[in-house]
Amino acid sequence: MAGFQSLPGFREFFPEDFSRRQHIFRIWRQAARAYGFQEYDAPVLEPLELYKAKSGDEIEAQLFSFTDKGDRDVALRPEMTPTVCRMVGAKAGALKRPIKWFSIGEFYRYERAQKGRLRAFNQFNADIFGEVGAEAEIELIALLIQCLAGFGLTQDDFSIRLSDRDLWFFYLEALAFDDAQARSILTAIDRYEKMGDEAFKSYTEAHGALADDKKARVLAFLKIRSLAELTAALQPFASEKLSARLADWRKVLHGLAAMGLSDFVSVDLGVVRGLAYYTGFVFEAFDRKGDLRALAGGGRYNDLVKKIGYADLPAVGFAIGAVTTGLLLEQRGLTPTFVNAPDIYAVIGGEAERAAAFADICALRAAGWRVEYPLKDVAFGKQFKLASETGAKLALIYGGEELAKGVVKIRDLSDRSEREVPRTDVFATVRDALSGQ
RNA sequence: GCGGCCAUAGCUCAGUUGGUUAGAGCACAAGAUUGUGAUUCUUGGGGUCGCGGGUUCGAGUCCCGUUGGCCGCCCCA
Repeated sequence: MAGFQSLPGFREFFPEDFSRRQHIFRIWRQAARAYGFQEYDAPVLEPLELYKAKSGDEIEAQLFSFTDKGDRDVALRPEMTPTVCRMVGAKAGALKRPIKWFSIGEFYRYERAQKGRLRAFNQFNADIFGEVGAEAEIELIALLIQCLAGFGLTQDDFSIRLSDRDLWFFYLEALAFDDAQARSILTAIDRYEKMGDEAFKSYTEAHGALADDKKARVLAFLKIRSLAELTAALQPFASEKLSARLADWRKVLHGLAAMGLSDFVSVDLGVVRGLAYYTGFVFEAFDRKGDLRALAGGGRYNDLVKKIGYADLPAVGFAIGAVTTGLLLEQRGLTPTFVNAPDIYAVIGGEAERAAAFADICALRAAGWRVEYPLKDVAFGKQFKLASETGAKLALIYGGEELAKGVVKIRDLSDRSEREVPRTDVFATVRDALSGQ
């Protein structure tokens, strides 16, 4: 096994893998455009500070970071959100609101690879800036659903779990947790589904024992699975702010219901998202069978643009990963078959015929048809075999006999019928034969 | 950063208690077949058995290390 290997966790995309990835990108792009989002792109390498400022030092361990030749501390981007905040922030005054942007890019993290996670991975990101209202959540959650349903996935395959960090903070404050304690509780909630009671360990280590009655109320809130339960749980704390928040909830759920998307969405207060920058609604897309990690995640982050030094611009966004999406599609048999067929295969008799064939081949290609021919002289019989193997629809036969008569023989490779047409008619005949399909 | 399993041809794998020149199927290429696609047959290319060291008369096989892969933990954007 001589030579070089790719770096750990980095994937190579051979043509077949690449076409699968392209299929995923195509569906995402199609969905984003249908929803009126504009595509953008940005640098892959960013100043390390951009991420430290946002997420704190502990995130640095996960970053693919290093010092460049100019002594700058840099990091390969682990996510798009800080970058897009900077871009939007820099031109906030000139951009028409709401700002609806999306991108598809490669991201990096420095850690051991495992199922559904690599050091380099592709993500779709969509964000709406400049809209404080829950209408933005409706728009984004609907887009997220389309980004998955576009592959043929249904409500039996995935669901969106909707939660609310704002209500969590409200509730925890009402239970007399201070801000640091509340954040620690949210961390525990994020892990609770996986770890059970063990999840509260870091809380008790930092803030002392958690009283049984408080813990019970936290767990009760975590298990809320409907708007009715949520409303009931918050009943004792009625306030103007709370009723406005619950009105937002109704707006989101009713809006998605009106789009016919209710079956894709469930209320689930057990979701809080790990990232500290989320401020309101948060949501995740999950495989219904539950054996894959989250397909997508997002939420509202109203403070982030300001935090990195720009205007006070509300925002909500999400990201979908290509790796997990690809795994799910494969499990459900929704991976498209790899096709690599030309439209036309030119069978060429020899060097003399090659010149005539080249003229037609080049003209057909210029018109957009995909045309192939043997680069070197190959026996006729072999060429027909090759033509068939490529999956081409038509074979154009440039033999000595045909050219002597001023014609080209056109063979339909699917039904094996043949006819001769004058060379001047080749283009029109091919066009008619192929456009009918 | 930590732990478990694994590594033989492009792919899937076989390889006996350590013993001659490491094999098969698939794939790829050439020919049988100098103007018509199947099937079949023949032939061929392709391996420092992941890499390094050790034990041994002798290592694909046993031991140590290392790199890489898969899976899990941590973390999750």
